[in-house]
Amino acid sequence: MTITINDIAEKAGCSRSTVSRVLNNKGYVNEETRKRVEKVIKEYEYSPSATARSLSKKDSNTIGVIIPEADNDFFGEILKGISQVVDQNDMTLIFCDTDNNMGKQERALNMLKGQRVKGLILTPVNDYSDKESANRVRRQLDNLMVPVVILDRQMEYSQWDGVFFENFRGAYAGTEVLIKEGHKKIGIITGDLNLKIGRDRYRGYVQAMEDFDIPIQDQYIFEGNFSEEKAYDLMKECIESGNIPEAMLTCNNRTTLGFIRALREYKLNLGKDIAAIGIDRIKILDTLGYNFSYIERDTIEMGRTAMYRLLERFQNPNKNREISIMPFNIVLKGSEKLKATSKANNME
Amino acid sequence: MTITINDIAEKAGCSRSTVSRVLNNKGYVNEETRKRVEKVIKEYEYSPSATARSLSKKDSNTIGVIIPEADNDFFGEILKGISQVVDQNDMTLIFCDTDNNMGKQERALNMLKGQRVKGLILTPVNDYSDKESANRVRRQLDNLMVPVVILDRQMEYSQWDGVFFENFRGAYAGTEVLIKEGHKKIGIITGDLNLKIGRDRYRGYVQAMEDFDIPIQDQYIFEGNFSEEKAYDLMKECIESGNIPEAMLTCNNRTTLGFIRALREYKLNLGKDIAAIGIDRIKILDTLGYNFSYIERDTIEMGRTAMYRLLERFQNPNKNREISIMPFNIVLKGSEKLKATSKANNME
DNA sequence: GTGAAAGCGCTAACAG
DNA sequence: CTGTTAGCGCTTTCAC
Repeated sequence: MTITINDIAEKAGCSRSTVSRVLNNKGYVNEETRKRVEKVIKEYEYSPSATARSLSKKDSNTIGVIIPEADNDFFGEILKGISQVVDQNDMTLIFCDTDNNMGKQERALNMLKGQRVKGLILTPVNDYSDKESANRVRRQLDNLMVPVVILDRQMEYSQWDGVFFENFRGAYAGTEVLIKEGHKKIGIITGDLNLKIGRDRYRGYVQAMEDFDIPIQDQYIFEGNFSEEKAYDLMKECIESGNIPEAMLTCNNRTTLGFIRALREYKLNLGKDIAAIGIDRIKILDTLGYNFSYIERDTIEMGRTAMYRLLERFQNPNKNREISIMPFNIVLKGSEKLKATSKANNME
Repeated sequence: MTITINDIAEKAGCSRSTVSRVLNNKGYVNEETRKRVEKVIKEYEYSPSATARSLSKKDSNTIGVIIPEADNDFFGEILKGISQVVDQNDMTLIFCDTDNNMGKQERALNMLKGQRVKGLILTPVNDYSDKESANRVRRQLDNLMVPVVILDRQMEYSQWDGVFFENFRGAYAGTEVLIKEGHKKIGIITGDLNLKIGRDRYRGYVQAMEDFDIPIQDQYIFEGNFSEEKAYDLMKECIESGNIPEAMLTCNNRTTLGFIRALREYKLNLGKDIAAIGIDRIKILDTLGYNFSYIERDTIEMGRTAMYRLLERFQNPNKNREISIMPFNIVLKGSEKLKATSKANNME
């Protein structure tokens, strides 16, 4: 049905080896025959089967990408970045969304193994219900026998290249901003402390507080899990207790949203009733002109970087393990002096 | 290097046909041999090459997805929906982001042809710089020789199945809400009128106005292009002119954002100084408790539906062309009586 | 310069 | 029930 290399060879009056040569621009081939073959190829709109080609070359040109939630701005941008570089390098991207579900992640890995991908970019799920599964994932990755780049969420005890955010320093910097603004009662809504990324951010906060000799008050440590819902519940509780901190650090975009939702529900004014700084940019807040200060990273670039790491690894399989740490940027939406974290907000 | 079906056959002391039979659970195979083979497979963590399998079966189990912007909530959710169904059906998803660029789209189509995908879900780019390209795309799609489902952005003169939004009726309904609220001076920031989707929404507005005998005033027709920037510019201009309508219909999520940004910049209060309703939900506005009324669709379901259409087409290649129109839902954030579109907003 | 032949890993008749 | 054989569409020696 579909047209094959043999068809082209026949029409062009040569062998398929010759067609293959012009296709791959490799080996000697007479200028005239080349023209002839090329003409036939164009005429029939022939496009060689990547499948057959991979099989024959034992090399696939395909990379797998596993992310936990495509419907999250953050990962949408990551995906865009990866996709750009994949495209530039004439590769193919197989996409999997795990929904943060360990079972789906295992299936995805299995599928990608079957597809014989050439490399993998993975943001592991954060499902810790099953103690065994972390090891099982590690084994699956080994079993893949191809380079892997871990993205955003650190996997412990792994030998893979990785691209991460400066979690510790980012959180430290955010906390420092609040401190320098003169606050003492500084709280934090943490991420999931089962995740290294969550712990690192928390440690950044702790370290900053210690470095500036500000006592940490347990009542202002709110242990969240990176979800909006949890952050909302925690903040609500905090507000109802009547004992709210002067300032708050929120540990990711979802957390920030839950935090703001609670404030709004209780008619508290961000920047007046409570100061705050968050990790992650929330583009729409800027668009709306809502003054919320944050620690941002270039997410699309993060995706690109992951892909670059993979390409380098293809080039040089034996090079040392490489961890890329994406820099952060402090965006203050406060007073002119950049001292206040968030000036009073009036939506409308 | 990687382990093949032959290795398994050898270890299990049988022929590769037998292994193939147990792999595919097809044909007769002795219970004992089956056990033996399965054991070896598990032991070596063997996973058959999808590549070789496709080549042999002349059938790929892979579908291609081309979307214009992964870093847009809307398409993130679409992708999630598609991915869910792909996963449920043990298929593989090849992802391409065109950046709304015609050249990239052509390359993507080419690549997918080479990959011999079994089907394609496409949201065409909206780049109209080149008159020829629309035809070229149509030819490329034909040339693919596999089922295609067009998603969200209608392609004219195409024979493919499609999944779209009720553009006309959605816009009509939104306009109707504004009319029934008692407004006469009702404006619209349209989408790109080069796109059918843009024209349909505009027509919905016009029709509603006519049906209710409200004169349409040219000064209140703002021709946008679905981008936030353009909507912002238009609204800004409108405000500066000093002649703003009583109510406004904004034709997609980006447009709504530009519109709101302009209002905020000029300290106009949505719901008080101007009423409005938009097309597309903007999740974060709800999260933040910002009262903006809108016409919504279930985006994840839209993605799923596209995939269902494809699966049905695989089942029955000759069935009639099918267009799925996703229903809409009116979400009013106004008075208790659901009359007002947006009550006065105070962000904080 | 070019073709013949072998092989990539798997499936699918077809014998036995 | 199982093995043999012949491909699937392409690349890659290796002669000529």
